[in-house]
Formats: sequence, C-alpha cells, structure tokens
Amino acid sequence: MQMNDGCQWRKYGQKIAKGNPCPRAYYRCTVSPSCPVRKQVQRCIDDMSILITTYEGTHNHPLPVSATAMASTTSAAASMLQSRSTTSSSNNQLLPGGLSSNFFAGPSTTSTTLFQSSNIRQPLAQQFYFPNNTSISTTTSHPTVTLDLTVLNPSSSSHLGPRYSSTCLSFSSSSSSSVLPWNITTSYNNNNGYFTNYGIMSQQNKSNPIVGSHGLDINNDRSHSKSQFQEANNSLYQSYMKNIISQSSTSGTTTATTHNHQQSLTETIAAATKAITSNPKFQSALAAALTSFVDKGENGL
DNA sequence: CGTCTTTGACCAGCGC
DNA sequence: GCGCTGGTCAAAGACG
Repeated sequence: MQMNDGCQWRKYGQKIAKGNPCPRAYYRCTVSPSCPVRKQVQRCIDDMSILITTYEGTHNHPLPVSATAMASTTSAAASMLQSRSTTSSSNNQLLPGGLSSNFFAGPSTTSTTLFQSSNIRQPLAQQFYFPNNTSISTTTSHPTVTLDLTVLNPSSSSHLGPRYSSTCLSFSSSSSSSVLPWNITTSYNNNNGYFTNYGIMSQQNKSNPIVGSHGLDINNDRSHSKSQFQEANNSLYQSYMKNIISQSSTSGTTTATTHNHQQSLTETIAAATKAITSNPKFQSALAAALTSFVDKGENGL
C-alpha cells in the first residue's frame, strides 16, 4: 500500500514513459476482486515534488467512508462545474461553501472518481464563481482557484450526459508559513462513464505526513511513517465528514448556489493572482495540468 | 506463511 | 512488416 486515499490499491506494474524519466506506476483497486478501477501515479517532470495521479474506471462496490470523503474533494468540484455547465443539475446539490452533497450522482460522474490528495480543500471554503467559468474559493488561509475548463460537446447531449472536462487548482497563499501546499485536479469525463482525475499536489514541507510525498519512492510508502500518515488522514477525513454533515443539517434541502461573498471578490482575485504569479512551482504544475488536459482532449478520451 | 512490491517479459495499438 | 510505446502479466523477492 502507499498513499492513503481511502481505497485499497495493489501495484501491478511500473513503466518509464517517454519524455518523463520518472517511472509511472500502475495500481488497481483491491477492495473488490472484480473492481475494474485503475490508477496511475507519476511525478511531474518539471517538479519532482508533484505527483500526477490518474484514476480510470468505475468502482463496482461500495466505497469506505474515508474514500467517500476523499472522493468528494474533487468530485464535488466536478459536480459543481457540471451543474453550472448543464441544465440538468438535479443530481448535484450544492451545499453552503460550494461542496456538493451528492458525490456519487449519476452515471456520467461515476461516483468512483477519487482524488489522491491529502491536502484537500477546506470544508468551509467559500466558492466564488466567475462568468468566465473560473471560480475562486477561500478560507482564511487557503484560497482556492478553480479554473473551469468545462467544454461541452455538442454531439453528446444525449442520455449519457454531457461530455466535459475541468481543472481545479487549489493552493495556499498564506504568508505566515513557509509551507505552500496546493493541489491541482483535472477531471475528464467521457460518454462511456469513465471519469479521470489528474491530481497534482505539492508541498514544500516534505516532513508533513499528510501530503504523502515523503521519501523518494512515490510508490512505496509501506515503511516508516505509515501509521502516522494514516492517523493524520483519518483525522482529516473525520473532520471533513463532520463538517459536511453539519453543513447538510443546516442547509436542509436547499439547492441554492449563490453565496453572499461578492464583497470580498476583489481581494480574493488579487490574492489568487499574486499566489499564481509568485510561485514558479504552481506555474509549472499548472502548465503540466493544462498540458495533460489538452492531450486528453486531443486524444478524444 | 501470506501479502505486497519489484521488475523483466509479453502483448496490443499505432505510426512509418 | 517493423519498431516504438504504453499497459499488463507473473515470477521472484521483501516484509511483517
């Protein structure tokens, strides 16, 4: 086992891809023997501290609570993007703070999308939406920029739902700490029910077990701080789920998607812009994410 | 001893 | 048809 994202994965191969000296590791879900879900993990060529995780397929079994929570960190963003990009948003119920209460809605979003990120968005983050499909969410310490690259495919407006892709960029602009955590998610959905996330995460402080990028071997974390890592994650999941439940109970059945945060929009944009322009690592990761997005799009996944 | 990772071999798809 | 590349298989070793 390696990085804990709530599911159990078994490594079945490793390959050095062309153009990237870092090996790409292949994992399959072992929660269920017949589960078809695959996962690929590779380091970013531009920044070895960045992990690119790709999930593919649909789980054919119930997911653990921890996996559900983790899945929500990205599928929520994808759900939000999807709900805004289509008129069929009935499957997605937005909660205050921009989190979706339905992480596993519908065949097109395939509930099985997991994002390997321990540095998840804060549950109480506020989400800002822009007319140009870009959104920014923020907490006191973790502003989040979401670049909505949603592209609707006119030829796929059938019963299978829209074809779309999205990129979620999260980072911290906290100046009170030398740690600069951020993560990037590129989600891609096709008409066959497959939903792939391209997760990138980075943290300068490698000693933080939550990030899971300690050590040089990105594929082998079975030693050393395993228990510490799991404990940190479990704590994080519990806290995260607690907040989600709390928000659900207070929001009732509301489907409101608007939030009262226009007043700080300008500040948020400024903070996001500053963080992007002042962080080379973020820039490189953004380029990698966009490249990945473009490649997938061109390949017609 | 069971489980998991490692790693070379094998296979299929694709371009030339 | 051939070579390249990405993905998977499976035997062997490591680990608890």
